[in-house]
Amino acid sequence: MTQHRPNELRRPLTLRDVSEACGVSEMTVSRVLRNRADVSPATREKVLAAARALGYVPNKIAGALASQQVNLVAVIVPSLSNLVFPEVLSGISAALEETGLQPVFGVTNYSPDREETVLYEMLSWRPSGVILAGLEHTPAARAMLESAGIPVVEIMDTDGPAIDSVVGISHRAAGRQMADAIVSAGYRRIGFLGTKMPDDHRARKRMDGLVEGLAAHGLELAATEFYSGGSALQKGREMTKAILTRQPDLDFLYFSNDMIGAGGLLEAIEQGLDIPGKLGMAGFNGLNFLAGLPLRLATIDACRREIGERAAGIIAGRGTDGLVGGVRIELTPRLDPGDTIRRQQVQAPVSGAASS
Amino acid sequence: MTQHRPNELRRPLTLRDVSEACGVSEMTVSRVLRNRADVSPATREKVLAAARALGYVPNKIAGALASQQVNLVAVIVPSLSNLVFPEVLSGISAALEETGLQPVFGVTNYSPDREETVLYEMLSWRPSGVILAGLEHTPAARAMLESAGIPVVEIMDTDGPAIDSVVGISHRAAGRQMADAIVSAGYRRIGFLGTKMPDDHRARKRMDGLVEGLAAHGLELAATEFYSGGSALQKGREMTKAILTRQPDLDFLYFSNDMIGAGGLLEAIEQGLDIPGKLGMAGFNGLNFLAGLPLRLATIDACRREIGERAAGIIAGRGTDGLVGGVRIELTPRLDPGDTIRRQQVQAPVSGAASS
DNA sequence: CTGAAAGCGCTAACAT
DNA sequence: ATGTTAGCGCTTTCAG
Repeated sequence: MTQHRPNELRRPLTLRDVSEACGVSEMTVSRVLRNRADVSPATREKVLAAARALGYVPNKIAGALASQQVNLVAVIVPSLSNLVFPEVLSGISAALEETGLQPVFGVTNYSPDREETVLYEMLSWRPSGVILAGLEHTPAARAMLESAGIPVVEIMDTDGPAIDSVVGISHRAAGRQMADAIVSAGYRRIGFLGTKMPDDHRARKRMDGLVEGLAAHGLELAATEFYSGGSALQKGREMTKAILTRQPDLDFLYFSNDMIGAGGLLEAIEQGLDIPGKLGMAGFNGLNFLAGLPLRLATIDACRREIGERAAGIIAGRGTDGLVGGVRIELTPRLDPGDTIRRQQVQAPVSGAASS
Repeated sequence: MTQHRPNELRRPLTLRDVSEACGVSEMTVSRVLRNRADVSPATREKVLAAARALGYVPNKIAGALASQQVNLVAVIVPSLSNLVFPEVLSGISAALEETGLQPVFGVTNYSPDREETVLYEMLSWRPSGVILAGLEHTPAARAMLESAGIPVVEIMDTDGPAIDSVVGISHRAAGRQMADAIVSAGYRRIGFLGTKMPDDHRARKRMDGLVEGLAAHGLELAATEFYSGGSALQKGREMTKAILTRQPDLDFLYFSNDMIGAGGLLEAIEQGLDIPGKLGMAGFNGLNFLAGLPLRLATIDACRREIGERAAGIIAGRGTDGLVGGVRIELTPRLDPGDTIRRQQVQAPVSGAASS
């Protein structure tokens, strides 16, 4: 019905086109399109009608350059296959929904250099804020973040100094907390199964915390088993088989994430082991989609979604109240013993003589 | 050591700053920073040194406006919690890595209106291309895509007309393929368990295909069970329990995704059912991280990563060879019978008479 | 309430 | 190999 010309002239429409189409100055058209209040209802309607009819989409590049304002928030995570980060991203998305800010995601594959590159790329779009995982960055990345002049939120991990704001949990403390739970349930010969990735700092900190926590009780790890490659049930099975073959006397297996933990759990069940009686098990993350396994794996909730929400909240808040100093939010993860850590306190002494 | 002024003047650095710092014209600095060949090694070094020392990050907003070129590819997916999309995104990321193009992700939560909003927002940054999931869009979104003048790739689904290019599989055909496999293995009383989400068109098409395929053999679904909410093992268990209670004579359960399928499998195993003898089961997606379950669930691979790679390839290719017409790539999903569809042909007739 | 002028930071297109 | 000029499409600022 409308007299669309074939639009052969593949030139994107400009404000000027709309202006000409409705006989209102570019300036006023711009005002209408930005929802500014000081325009008469009559012209507003005229302009909106014209814009809609033409199918005009504003050019934010030009807008951003002129106004020096960009409604983008750069979000940089190590991986999307990890299952943890998609949840964080959802939290960020949700929290930003009503703020006019838009998240833009980048992925580093756990490579610090790649992180630096992605960060550079993103900063060159002059976002309103940056959210990135972890506290470990290359010196160059750190420098860029410090001099960017925008709010920076480091997420997931609070074990270390932050550039600006942080939202996360202490993975070290989570490891210690698990150690306490393990020991006070009476387990003594503990094996650790985890990733070999040198750049997964949080997994490493969890292991460090576990080792520390055990040390506080006069214990040390009885065995470790590392792997590389994506976390999957199958990996967990294989590792569990391997570690139990090497050291059949282990009475607890701590997995650095729930996915391999679940695999281990299935393996142990299949082997007919007495869980949690003779063998306790635990993972990390609180991956709720695993509910439904024959036994509920003990785990520590990493507060993923909340971390995303809070981080986004900090960025969104900054706009209003000017430059507040960095905020530090350390969430307290909840340990859920599930069905794989025995509840009854075992009173046996820790070392030397009779261990359980 | 270096004499950094406190940088109180929180003004982002410009090309001009670099230019003044090294005594080379802005234009030449710009050339160096864009790696253009026509600059003498001497000046190149001078410029790079100055830029590094200052910590200059180019302003792509200005650059894009001037050059009318944006190295961004808009990628719009329904969800990140689905596990399917992160893999697609990884494929896109990987394929774009060496092209100078950068993916930018948006999430719609399966809402067509939200898709329209996100699309508008992204198009306003004038990306070099758009990749989005599915063939179903609001009329306004469709109009925007048609008039954007950039390559558009609709992914995941090939069952319907495309705006420009498509890369995906036919979910309808996948459903039919599964129906054939089920019937020729001799199963006759088939139940479907799936999502209730009205906007998950691909799940719906799989069910349609299944129904069609069964009809071709003179069969129809003996029972259905729907749910809403995220896919999780637990859901699969509950649904399985429910459908088998209502209709204990079912001999096959088809789940609309592997996650609920895995839950169902665990439930069935626990109930001590004879799988695949008395009860066959299948899911959809080829989620390889589920390998490690007691039995391998039959499934159809959705080619997620390849879809991402091919889609990105189309966008990246366009730059070079100008405006080719839309490409259509329909991948052929592989059906893996796993351990939950019996292999031996059962020769029993389909229905009353002999219809196959 | 509306319009005109200037310029955001960079790069294309031309000089030199 | 380097510099100069103009302008990308919008918004800020200041006049009406």
